Amino acid sequence: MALASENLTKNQKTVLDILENSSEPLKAYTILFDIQKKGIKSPLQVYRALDKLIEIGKVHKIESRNSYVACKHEGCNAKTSTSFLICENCDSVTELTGNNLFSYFSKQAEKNNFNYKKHNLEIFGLCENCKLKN
Amino acid sequence: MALASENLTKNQKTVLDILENSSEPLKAYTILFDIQKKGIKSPLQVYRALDKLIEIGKVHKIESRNSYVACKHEGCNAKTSTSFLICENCDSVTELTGNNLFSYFSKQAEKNNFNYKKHNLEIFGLCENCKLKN
DNA sequence: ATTGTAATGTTATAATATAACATTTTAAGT
DNA sequence: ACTTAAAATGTTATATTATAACATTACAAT
Repeated sequence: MALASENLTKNQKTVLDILENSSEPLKAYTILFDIQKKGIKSPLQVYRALDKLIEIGKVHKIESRNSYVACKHEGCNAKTSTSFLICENCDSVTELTGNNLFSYFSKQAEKNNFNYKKHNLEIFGLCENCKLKN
Repeated sequence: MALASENLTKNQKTVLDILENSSEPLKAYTILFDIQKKGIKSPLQVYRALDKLIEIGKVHKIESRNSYVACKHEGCNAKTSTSFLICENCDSVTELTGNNLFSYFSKQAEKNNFNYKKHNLEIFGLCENCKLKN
């Protein structure tokens, strides 16, 4: 069985490629404008590729910004839960990994008799680079 | 000095009122349709009221759902950072409080040389009621 | 009273995302 | 190889969410 990333279709590869080569998250219509020369003509083609890439964990959505970012972790298992550090100055994004977040949130949820399934965490502030400059 | 909530204008009060009487988060256009009889005719009037209510901490936005929820905590200081438990079955929302989240996230950020400013956390799962039913 | 800030009302439009449907490609079993 | 069912595609239209621009009004602080 091949890796999911090897089974990508043309549109999916095109969208993933532009996300992987971006230093910050991209919006769907930014992606669309950037790849129209590659045969993608409608928003739906972009959204469908994004949906699939999100489903297999190669791309995550930054909800608060309606943006999409390629996952840099090999075999990322954050297909549902995601945790990000988002720089308010340069818009760069770092993904937090590790299961301690999962167990921490499970406990927080339990306190409220809530059954944890998944989460989305967005931490805003200044990244290392921008901290030094400002 | 009066409470911020006592200084609300007519539109702001109208929007806050409908949110406070809802058992789940509402979307901006749902609010608009529900209060057109009260003199609010355009989306912008709703969004402006929401912006102000969010600014003073009476309302929070659920980013992943483009919805808005009234804050139930007196003098809520979550003007910027928010943490929610969101039931995937009934869409009810519970806001997490307490500063332990803040300190926990600060530490997580520090590990990545990131300067924490604020956060948005959305935990999805089943609330107590729905847990029992399913 | 004056005056500056905030809020309002209104029209138009931008930005984000999905519906519907006909067609083509792909992968898996036989 | 052929069949076939699932997935992906292409295309047009439209739904949903949010803001721009600008003229006017309310109102609190000097």
